[in-house]
Amino acid sequence: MGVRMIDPKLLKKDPDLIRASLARRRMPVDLGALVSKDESRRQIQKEGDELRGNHKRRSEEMARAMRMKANTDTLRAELRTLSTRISELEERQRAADSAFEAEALLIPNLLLPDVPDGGPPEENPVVSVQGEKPAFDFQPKPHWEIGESLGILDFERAAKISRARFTALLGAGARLERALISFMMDLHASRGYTEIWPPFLVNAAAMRGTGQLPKFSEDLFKCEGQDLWLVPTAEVPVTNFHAGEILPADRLPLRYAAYTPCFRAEAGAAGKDTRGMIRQHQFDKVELVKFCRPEESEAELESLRRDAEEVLRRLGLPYRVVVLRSGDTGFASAKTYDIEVWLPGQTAYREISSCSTFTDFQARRAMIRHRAKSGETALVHTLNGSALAVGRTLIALLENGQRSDGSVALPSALHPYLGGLTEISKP
RNA sequence: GGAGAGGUGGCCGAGUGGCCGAAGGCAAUCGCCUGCUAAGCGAUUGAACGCUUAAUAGGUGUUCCGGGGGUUCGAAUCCCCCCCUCUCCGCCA
Repeated sequence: MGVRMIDPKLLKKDPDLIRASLARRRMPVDLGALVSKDESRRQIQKEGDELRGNHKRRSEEMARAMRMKANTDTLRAELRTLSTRISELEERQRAADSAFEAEALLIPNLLLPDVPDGGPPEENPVVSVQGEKPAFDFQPKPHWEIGESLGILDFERAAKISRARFTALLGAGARLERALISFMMDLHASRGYTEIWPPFLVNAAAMRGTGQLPKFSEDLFKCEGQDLWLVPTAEVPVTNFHAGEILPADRLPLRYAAYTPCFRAEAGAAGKDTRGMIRQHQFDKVELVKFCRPEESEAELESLRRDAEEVLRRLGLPYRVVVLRSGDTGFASAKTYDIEVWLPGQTAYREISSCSTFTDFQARRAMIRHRAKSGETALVHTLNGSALAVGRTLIALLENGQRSDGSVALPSALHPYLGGLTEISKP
């Protein structure tokens, strides 16, 4: 009951398919233990079903006997014994179910066949390079130098009131962050996405639904003493928005755009990206989330990626798209494109969006279904992608728009959102 | 936070211990009927898991009346805890 993760039917029928996917992910997991836990769990359920059926039939006899005022002492005693055996068995069943589930929830999603094989030392294949890298007749600076000298980024005071990996934005910087959120949301809303402003704290069931829990709790912030967690991405509240629902097929695909702040503990990132605003405990992000029929999801991933790219195109930022190799693809994802923006201050492409299809993995965990034409219920596919990470977009604008005098030119697409501001210069 | 009311199928709503997966109505689907439509008549229509099966076809079993515990041979119905919704009061942006 309530066992949700990888498809238990697939585990029973074709565990080798799951093994092959795990091997592609470079995850040596022994499925044998899981398979035998599944078997014992099903065996116990079978026994329990038989016992309960027996008890049910004898109870009906009991009811009849009571009506006829017959003597029921023997029957009553028999039923009491049966009842005890059932409770014992149900105790075992609970244990077997949770043993199975605890392990099953740690199995990552199956990869799509076209995900390129390979692991971390290898580069992820570049599938597209777009935009002109700006040419500078001076040495371009990293965003933290630009931002501090313009007085729009303050790392020290942010660390004073919080700790490292927090940044305060000031003046034109704060204005730019706010403008970017509005610009992105307006763009997506005009292109068929429904705006949604979700809660920023969610419960553990929601975190489990999208796959953050139980495996990645150390990456999350939790409210002490409460079943409330700070969202690491809008994916969590928005995907779980339809948890437990059977969506009408004629309304699919559902497309949502949501802005949220994102909170990440960055537990494994000690020493990485310690300068500047690249890796923060808190950042803003606009996220696109889709729910669709299984047969539509691959096409929806492509259009999702295009919708994310559109933001960069309109901002005039150079970028490239990579497809993540099997060993790099996230736990819940079946296939992921990363969009990487060009940062001249660091002479590197850095991730600014990640667009993934989760096939039915999240839908199974969160029980999000639709009614197929044939009439029966079937899991939907879920997808999501950043469009975009706002803080990193701001960084990219600073580094790509910088001029030799230390000022920064802002793209015309943002001008309507900036109240007349077209550049940021020293006060 | 305090007081009260309530949470039953897609929706409304009956049901205070067994004959209840659950009356009745609405909605929907199929059929009949009617120039068309409406009305009318008839039938069908919840989900999960297991077993069976090539099958997510069919068959079959178990479970599910907000969630969890308890009483009882037996719980939608009785008891306890929790969650949620509504109304009033308090507080607050």
